[in-house]
Amino acid sequence: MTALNSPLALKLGAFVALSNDEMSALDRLHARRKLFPPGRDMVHQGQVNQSAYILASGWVCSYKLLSGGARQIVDFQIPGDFLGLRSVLFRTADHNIEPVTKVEASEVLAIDLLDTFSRTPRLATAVLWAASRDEAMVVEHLVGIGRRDAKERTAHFLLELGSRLKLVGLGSAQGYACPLSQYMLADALGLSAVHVNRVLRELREDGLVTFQNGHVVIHDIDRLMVLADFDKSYLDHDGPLLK
Amino acid sequence: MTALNSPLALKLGAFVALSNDEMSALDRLHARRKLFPPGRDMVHQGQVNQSAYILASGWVCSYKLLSGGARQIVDFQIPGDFLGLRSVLFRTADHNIEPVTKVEASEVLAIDLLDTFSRTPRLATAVLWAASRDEAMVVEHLVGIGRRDAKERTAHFLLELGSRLKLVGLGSAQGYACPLSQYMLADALGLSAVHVNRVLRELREDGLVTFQNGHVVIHDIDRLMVLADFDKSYLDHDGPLLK
DNA sequence: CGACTGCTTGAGCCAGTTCAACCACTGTGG
DNA sequence: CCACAGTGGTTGAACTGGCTCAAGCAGTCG
Repeated sequence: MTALNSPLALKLGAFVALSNDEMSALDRLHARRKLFPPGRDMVHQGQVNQSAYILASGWVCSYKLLSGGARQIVDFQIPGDFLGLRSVLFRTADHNIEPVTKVEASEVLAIDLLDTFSRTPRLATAVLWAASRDEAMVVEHLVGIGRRDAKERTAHFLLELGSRLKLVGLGSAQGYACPLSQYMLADALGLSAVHVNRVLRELREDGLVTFQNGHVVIHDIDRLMVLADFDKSYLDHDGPLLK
Repeated sequence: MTALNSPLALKLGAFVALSNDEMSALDRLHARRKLFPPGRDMVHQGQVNQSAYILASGWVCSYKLLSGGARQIVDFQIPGDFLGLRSVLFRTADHNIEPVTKVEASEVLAIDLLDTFSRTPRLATAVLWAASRDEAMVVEHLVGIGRRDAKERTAHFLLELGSRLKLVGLGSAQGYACPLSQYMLADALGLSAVHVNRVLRELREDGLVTFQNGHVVIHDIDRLMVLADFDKSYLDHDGPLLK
C-alpha cells in the first residue's frame, strides 16, 4: 500500500491537501510494520516507555478496568488512527490497548515523530488536528453515557463509527463492516450485553439500523440521526492554524 | 500576585522546577486580566476564533447541551487551569464554558502562547503535561459514569477535586471550599439532583465526607479512597521528555 | 463430537428517576 | 421593615430503564 491510499493519508488528506513531500514523509513513518493477534493486550496500564503506533489494518480498543472487574472501553481505533500518542509523551500508559481483530500497525518512535514534525510542519498540524478530534470524540462519548438513554446512545455510537470509517474509505452512508461483539459494544456504551442485544433488536425493528454478522446496515440515516441527536460537526473541525 | 505563588506556577512547578526566566515568561502570559460574572457563558458552542484563558481565581465549568435540554458537565476548571486550549488550536469551540463563581482570568492569544513556547521550551512541555492530565481526567470521568455506581462516582469526584485543589494550594487532605451546587454536581455526575442529595447524605452518615455550605470536609480519606477505587496516578504522570 | 463463544429471550428486581411538596436563606422592592 | 420571589436543599412515594440470573440456541473450532 502506498501512502496515497493509506487510511492515515486519507484521513489527514481530508484536512490538509498533502504535497508529495508530505506523502513520502508519511510513508517513512510506516517503515516498522508489526502484526498483533487479537486478544492479547498490546499495551497495558502502568507500562513504561511505550511506542506509538499507526493502525494500518484491523481494529483495536482502549479500555480501563476497575477493581471490581468492570471494564469501560474508552474508544475504538480503526485504520488510520494513532494509538498511544499520549503514552509516548508521558512515560507511563494510563490505559490498556487490546486488538479486537488481527492488527497490522506501524511502530513510530518518538524521535522519528518529532523529526517528521520539524521537517514537515503541516503534517504536525494535521496530526494535532487528528488528536484533537480524538479528544472531542471522548468528550462526546462522555456526554452520551451521562445523558443519553441506551437507544440514543447506541444509535449515536453506530453513526459516529460510520462517519469515521467512511473518512478512511472503509464504509459508506449505507453501512460498514464491524468486527465488534455485543459484549464489546456493552463495555463501550456502559450497558449490559443483554440490554445491548435488546436495543439492537429495537433499532432493527424500527427499520433504522441492523447490526448483524459483523455488518452494520443503515436503513434510514435521517431518522437515525434525529433519534441520536447526532451532530457530526465535532468530527470535522476546520483547521485554523493552516493558512 | 507574582508568578511564584500563582496557581499555574504551583501546578506546573509540581512537574518542572521553574527557572527565573520561565517564571517571568509565565508572568507575562498573565498580562491581560479579565473579569467574568457568574452565570453568563464565556464561550459557547460553535463560537469562532476564541482566545484561551488561564484561570487565576474562581471556578468555571465546561459543558455540552443535548437537544432535549439535558446538560452534561464535562469538567470543572479551577485556578491554574487552562480554558479553551483546544478552541485556540481549532477554529470553533465544541462546548460551552460558564463561570460558576466570579472569575478572574488572563486572556492568552495564540501568538503569545506559541512565542512563549519557542522561547522557553520547558514551559511548553509543562503545559503539554497539564493538557494531557486534563485529558486523562476526562477519560477517568468517562469510566466513572460508565461503570461506577452513584456513591462510588460521587466519592471519586470529590477526591479528584480535592487532589487538584491541593496542588494549587487551595485545599488539604482534610477538605476544601467548593462553590458547586448539588444541581451542578448532578450534571457532572450524570445523575439527578435529587439522587445526588441522597448520595451526599449517605456519604455523610457513613462518616466519609461532608458536602455542605460550600465546604467539603473529608472525614475518612482512607475508606473514601477504597470506596471510590481512587488511584491518583492518573493525576500525576511523570515527565519523560524532560531530562 | 464436545466445548466454547456469541446471540437471544424471559422474568424478577433494584438503582436511580420523576413528580410533588416543603423548608431555609437571601436578596429586592415597596 | 415586611412581603415576596427566587434559589438551593431535603424528603417521600411511585415508577421505570436497565440489570441480573437463567436458560436455550447457532455456529465454529479442535
